[in-house]
Amino acid sequence: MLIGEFKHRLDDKKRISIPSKFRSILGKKVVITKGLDNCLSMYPLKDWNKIASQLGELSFTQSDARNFNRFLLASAHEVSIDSVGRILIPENLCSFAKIKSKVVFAGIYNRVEIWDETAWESFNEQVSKNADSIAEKLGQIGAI
Amino acid sequence: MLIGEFKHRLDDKKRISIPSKFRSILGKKVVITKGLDNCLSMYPLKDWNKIASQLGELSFTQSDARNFNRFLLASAHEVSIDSVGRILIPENLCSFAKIKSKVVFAGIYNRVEIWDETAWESFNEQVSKNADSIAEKLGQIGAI
DNA sequence: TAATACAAGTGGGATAAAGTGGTAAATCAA
DNA sequence: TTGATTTACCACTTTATCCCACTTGTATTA
Repeated sequence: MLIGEFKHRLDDKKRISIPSKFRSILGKKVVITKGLDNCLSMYPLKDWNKIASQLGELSFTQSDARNFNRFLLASAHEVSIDSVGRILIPENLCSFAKIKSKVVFAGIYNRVEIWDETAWESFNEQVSKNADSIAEKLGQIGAI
Repeated sequence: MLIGEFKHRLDDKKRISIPSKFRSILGKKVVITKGLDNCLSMYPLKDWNKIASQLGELSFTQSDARNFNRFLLASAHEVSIDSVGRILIPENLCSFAKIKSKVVFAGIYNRVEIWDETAWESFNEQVSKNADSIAEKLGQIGAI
């Protein structure tokens, strides 16, 4: 299971080390794509294939489905992890997530989220403030 | 699987490089045709026949189906990829998609969409605004 | 407690591949 | 046959990939 929070630094060549604890789970090839709230999501290749085949079956003639696929599939990149455990973050994803130098990896069960550090911190701050009301809502639906 | 977003430049002779990651999947010959939302669609030649027959089976009213098939099938061109991985974009398709110089290739599962850069960007902007509804659908198929 | 060893993270340079532009040859039409 | 247009080939530039070395942090042992 992918859990934990790790901070790494992006170098000039847009390379970044994958936290070593994630490497054995992720395998040699991963897929990165746009996530919600301006972060990036990273999946092991075999998990991604399952998601993508579901997306690929959505109707081509419906505009919602088309746009949905464009958002997720076109922005997805298959990247391989190099000999020292790094990946290259594609340019368009880097700018989408507003990633500068310091980056946060957050393991979330079956995927890893990649955040710009400042975005991560301000997002966390927001969530902390609303933690009580979020907990209440979760309780209402029987989640916790 | 065809995924990812790549930016290339059309030269004076209307030639353009296919992203190298797509070449092995596309093969030596591809079919380009008009896509929806003013882009072009490119398919591997071997997949095209299947797609064309699916289009023929669309359950529209008769005249709508005729017009849709005229739109997609009549404008289809078979083009071959040259020794350095380039294709020639036919003139009528080039003007249909309002392609000037900078071009975006978007891999979308079983096809590649070809967009003029500015059109792609303004379209993407629109889609990003609807991120919430996209998120809901993602939840439905268990992607996040 | 200090020294050493190992593992993880970071940075830079060399090599290979991809992208782009141009010229020569071939084909077609007038 | 000549001119124009298309196709194939060649060469240069830029970008990406791979490999090696250094630094930092943590853990283990004397």
